[in-house]
Amino acid sequence: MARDPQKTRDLILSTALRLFVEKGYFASSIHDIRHAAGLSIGSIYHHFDSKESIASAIYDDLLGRMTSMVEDASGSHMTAKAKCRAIISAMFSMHETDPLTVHFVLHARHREFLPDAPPICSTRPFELMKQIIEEGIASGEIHPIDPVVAGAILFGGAMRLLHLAGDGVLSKPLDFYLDELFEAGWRGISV
Amino acid sequence: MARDPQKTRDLILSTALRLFVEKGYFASSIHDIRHAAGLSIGSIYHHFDSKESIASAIYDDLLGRMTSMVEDASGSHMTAKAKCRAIISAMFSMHETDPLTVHFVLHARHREFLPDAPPICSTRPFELMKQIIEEGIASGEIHPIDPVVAGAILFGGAMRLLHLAGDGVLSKPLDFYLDELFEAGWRGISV
DNA sequence: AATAACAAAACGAGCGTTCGTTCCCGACAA
DNA sequence: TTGTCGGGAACGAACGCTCGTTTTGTTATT
Repeated sequence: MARDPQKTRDLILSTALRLFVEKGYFASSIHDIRHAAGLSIGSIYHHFDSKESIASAIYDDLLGRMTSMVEDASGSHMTAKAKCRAIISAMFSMHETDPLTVHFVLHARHREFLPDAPPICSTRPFELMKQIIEEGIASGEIHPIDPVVAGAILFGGAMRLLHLAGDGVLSKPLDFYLDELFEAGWRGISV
Repeated sequence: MARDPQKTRDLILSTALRLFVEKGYFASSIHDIRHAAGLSIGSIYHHFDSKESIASAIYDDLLGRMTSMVEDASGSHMTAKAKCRAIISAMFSMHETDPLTVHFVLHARHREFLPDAPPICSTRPFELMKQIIEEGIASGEIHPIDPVVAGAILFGGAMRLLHLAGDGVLSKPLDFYLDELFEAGWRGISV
C-alpha cells in the first residue's frame, strides 16, 4: 500500500462517501470501509478518531465546497436573477461531475449520525441563498412575498429535480431541464 | 396492561413512529420501543415479525393515507389548478394534525431500512400528482413544459416548505404561506 | 534509533431475535 | 355456580452476532 498519509486519508474519505451513499451510513460498517478501501482497521483509526469523525470530515468538506460554489456564483453576477441561476446551474453540473457529493448533502439525514450538526438550512450556503432572495426583493426584482416562499419555489424546485436525478428516475441529464425550470421558477416570483 | 390486541398493535406503531422521527430508525432499538411503550419484548414480537416489519407497517399505513388524501383532493375538483391546490392544502393541514407522519414520509430514507420498497416518487400518490400535471398540460391550463419540471416547481416548493416546517425553522404556521406559495408556483407554470 | 504508518487480532457493549413460560378470560360441562 | 380447560396475549431472560473500538505487533522512513 502506498505510504502516503494524505492519499490514504482521501481514500478512506472517498470510499466511505461511496458506501454511505450506496448503502447508508448505518448499513456501512467500519469493516466494510476497511475491506472496500483495501486498508486495515488500524490504518483507519490511525487517521480518524471514530466513524462519526469520518462522516464529519466528509460533511465539512462538501459543505465547504458548496459554500465556495455559492459564493462564486453570487460574487460573479450582479442581479439576483443571474445569481440564482448561477447557483442552480452550478448545483446541476456538480451533480454531473460528483453525484455522490450532491446525493450525500441532499439525501443523507445528517442529524441522525451527526447529532451536533446544525440543521442544513441554517448553514452558510443556504443562508446565502436566502440573503440573495432578500436583496432581490429589496431591489424590486422579486415580488414582495415572504422570502421563505420565494426560496422554496426557486430552490425547492431545483432540489426536487436533484432528488429525482439522484433516484435515477429522470430520463434526461439535468442540464436538459435547467432552462425550463429556472424560467418557470423565476416567472413565479419575479415582479 | 390492557388486553386489547388492536390497541397494543397501535401503541407499538405510534410509539415506534415517534421514536423513528425523533431519533431515527437505526438509533431506535426494539428495546427503546419496548421501554417507551411500556410493553415487553415478547409482546412486540407477538404482533410483529421483526423491527423491519414495524417500519413496513408504518410506511404502508401512511402511504395509504396519503394516497386517499390525494385521491380525495383530485376527485372533488375539476381543474388541474384546483386539484393541485387541494393536494398542497391537504398536505399542509396534515402537517398540523399529524406532523410525525408527514415528517416520516418526507424525511425518512425508507430505502435505507426498507430495501424492497420502491422509490417514493414512483408510489401511487406521486404518480397521481404527475398525472394531474399532465392532464393540466393537455387541457391547456399549464404551460407545455416538461411535466417533471412543472411538478418540481409546484410540489417541490410545497415539499421544501414542509421540510422547513419539520425542522422547526418557520416562524409562522404552514397555512400562513399557502396562498403566496401556491400563487407563485402556479404563476410559474400556468399559461 | 525514533517515529509515523499500517496490519491484525481481540474485546465488550448492544443489537435484533428466540423461546419457554405465565397470565387472562371466555367456553362449557358438571 | 363452580371448576377447568384452551388459547391468544404478554412476558423477559438469554442467545448469537455484529458493531465500533482498543491493543498489540510489524514495517517503512528519516
